[in-house]
Amino acid sequence: MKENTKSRFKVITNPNPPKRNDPSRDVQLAEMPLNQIVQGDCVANMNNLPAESVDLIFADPPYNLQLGGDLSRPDNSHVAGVTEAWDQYDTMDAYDLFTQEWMAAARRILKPNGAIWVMGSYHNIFRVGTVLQDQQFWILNDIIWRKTNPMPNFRGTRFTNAHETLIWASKSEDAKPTFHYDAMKMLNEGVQMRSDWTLPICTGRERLKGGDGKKAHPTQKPESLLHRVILATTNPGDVIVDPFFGTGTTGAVAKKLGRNFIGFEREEEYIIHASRRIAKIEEGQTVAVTKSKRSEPKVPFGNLVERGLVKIGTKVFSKNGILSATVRADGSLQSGKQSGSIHKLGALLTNAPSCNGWTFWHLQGPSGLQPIDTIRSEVRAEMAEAAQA
Amino acid sequence: MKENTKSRFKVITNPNPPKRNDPSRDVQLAEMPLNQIVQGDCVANMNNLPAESVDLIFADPPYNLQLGGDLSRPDNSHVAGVTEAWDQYDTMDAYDLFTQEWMAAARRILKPNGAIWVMGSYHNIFRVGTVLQDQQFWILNDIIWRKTNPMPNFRGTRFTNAHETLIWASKSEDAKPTFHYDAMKMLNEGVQMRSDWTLPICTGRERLKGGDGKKAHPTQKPESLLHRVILATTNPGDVIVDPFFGTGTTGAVAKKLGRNFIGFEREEEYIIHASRRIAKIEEGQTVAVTKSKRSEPKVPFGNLVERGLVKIGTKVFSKNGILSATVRADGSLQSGKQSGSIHKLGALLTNAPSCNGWTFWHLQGPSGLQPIDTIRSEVRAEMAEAAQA
DNA sequence: CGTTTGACTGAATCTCTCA
DNA sequence: GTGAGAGATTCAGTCAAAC
Repeated sequence: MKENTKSRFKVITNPNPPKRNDPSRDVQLAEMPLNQIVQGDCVANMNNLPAESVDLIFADPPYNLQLGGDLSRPDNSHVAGVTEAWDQYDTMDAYDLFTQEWMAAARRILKPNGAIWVMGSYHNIFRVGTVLQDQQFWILNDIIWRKTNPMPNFRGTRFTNAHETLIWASKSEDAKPTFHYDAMKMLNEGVQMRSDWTLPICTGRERLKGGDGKKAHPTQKPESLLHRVILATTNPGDVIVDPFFGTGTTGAVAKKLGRNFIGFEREEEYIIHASRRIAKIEEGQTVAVTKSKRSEPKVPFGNLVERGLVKIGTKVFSKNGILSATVRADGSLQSGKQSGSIHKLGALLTNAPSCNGWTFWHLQGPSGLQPIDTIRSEVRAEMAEAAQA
Repeated sequence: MKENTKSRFKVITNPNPPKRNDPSRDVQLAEMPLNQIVQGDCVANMNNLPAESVDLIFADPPYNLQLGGDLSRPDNSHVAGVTEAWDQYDTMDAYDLFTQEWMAAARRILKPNGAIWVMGSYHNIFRVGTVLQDQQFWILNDIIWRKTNPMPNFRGTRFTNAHETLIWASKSEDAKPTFHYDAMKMLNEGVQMRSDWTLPICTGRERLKGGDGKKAHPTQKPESLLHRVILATTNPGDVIVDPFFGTGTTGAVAKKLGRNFIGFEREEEYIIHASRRIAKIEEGQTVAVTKSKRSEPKVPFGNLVERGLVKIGTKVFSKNGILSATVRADGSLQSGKQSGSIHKLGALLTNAPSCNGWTFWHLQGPSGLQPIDTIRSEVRAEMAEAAQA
């Protein structure tokens, strides 16, 4: 166990060195224990991080309330009532307080366009969701992890508890959180990803075992779950904080996908497992995913005209060939007395509020009508080639 | 419209006479508007019922959606959102207060061993769950209604909101709520019923329409959902109260299954629809259980990547080994500058109109190349096994 | 009469940039 | 901050009309 004495953090392990994708942030990042597991209370440790420095929080908080020491304030003062015999109401109160405190700390370190994931079961997820909303987080989706192989209900008194819930939220209503819609669509064989995810629980070789052959952590999450979370809502090089690191599934997947992580964990036993696990992983190189059209460089229609790819005076048609217009020198279209951009004229002629001219208008090709968007694709491909050279 | 002047309730309709399975309770039941729809606020009306007189509450309260501006589909058609006044709350505090009030009224009329169901979406369900717990209800399960045919996310900004949540709770931790475990197991082809229910939304002939052909109620629930709830958690002759009766799905299914209902509803228009609907039903009539064509999720190639069964960066080959591609994190393949799904890239590279990527692409195994489909088969077999366990 | 095609619809917190 | 304009975006299903 090496200790980083220069830092405010009690760093137990640093399985792999920091990665930086934005040199201008080096000063701030240098203060952060990137790709390290820090032992101790997550609230105190999050309070040691710079404000607005983190891209994503992934939290799988405990909800079995034999917490005892888990319930302490940032200043390590004891939360009243914890050691007393609780009735149900007091327990919930204490849990709410615990939730409010770690979530406020998480909120402070989150960038304005950052996002948070919190998972739980019906025991705690309603408290979690309520506190999120009360702290002005903006819920983007609730996600159902549908377990393919849940533990059956042995006593036949309930429905098989076959799922857990994750909440994905941004820091505010008008924030712009990262979401790789097209990568998710690709992951789901071409149809948009739904809010219910069918994935197996963590078993077999993936499940970490202690020396006694028993599971190292009672609630180790499957890497497939984190894969989807991290791929969908972060970019390579992003910083992901996991306040309840456990045996490090978040860190393992972050490393595989080329993201930075910071893990906070109280139990040394878990940290030992996690650091060993993460050290073994080879860092991912090929982490490219399907890009969205929005992320591609903008190519105005006029650009195609300038380049001579579409000649002035060419006729363009709607898909069924009924509507037509003429291309003008400035990249606008004219149809009778009406004219405008490819989008505006399309909307005008179809009496629609808006229209994507790229897919609306077609050129007469050798094999029938083809959307003008295909020409744009060629230009974009050319541009990408030129950028590489 | 006939009014029952003897009663404290302003009864708009009594589609069918009361049913009594326990003569000793006749006095109390006589005070209750059994199998009637009562117009007015549900809190005031519940307060008129005797304490501990009801076996089940089923509540589908307003969700407090807080919709923004207009939304249109990619084809520019307009999406009819829920803009009704009954779903408007000024603040979250106002919604919480509303929830506390109706739930306290519901709690009072519930028998000690009675149970409550409340449904909602991520907009309100966390508030609902928190209030339930705060009022000492004991959550038995949270149930996910997984919609086979949800409305897509038209702007590509989120995961498809493809489910709603129901909470099933008893009045106290030590209560003994009704649960027909074996009936549920039977309904699920001999396997324990899980906490996620895959059912279609209410469309087609089941969906009530107004004179203008438009939907009579913006959020009518499918009978199949209520069928499962009522069958699982009530006995014939039980009294079911629905405080937000709407167009009466609860009443319709209750009548079909030989249970008594009491419905509270403010909007006269909905009451007219509901009473007409329920009057038409003959008791014992079977519930419209619509089967969807594909209820079980597919196993996309991306799922194998998430689960680590195919590693990111792995090379896949055509059968003869001439063509190759690299697996990306989102389950797409890349070959040089070209990328796409297993099917699309196969078609692209062979210049074919289409291609079955599952049989086209192969992995290098110990005994030569094997199609990626063999891995999928293993996963499917695993899932089938888990479903039977 | 059977089949195909196209229009329509569902509890939705549904864009981004630049002037 | 606000408005205008460019530009991106949908799945499963029902039903009626057309073929």
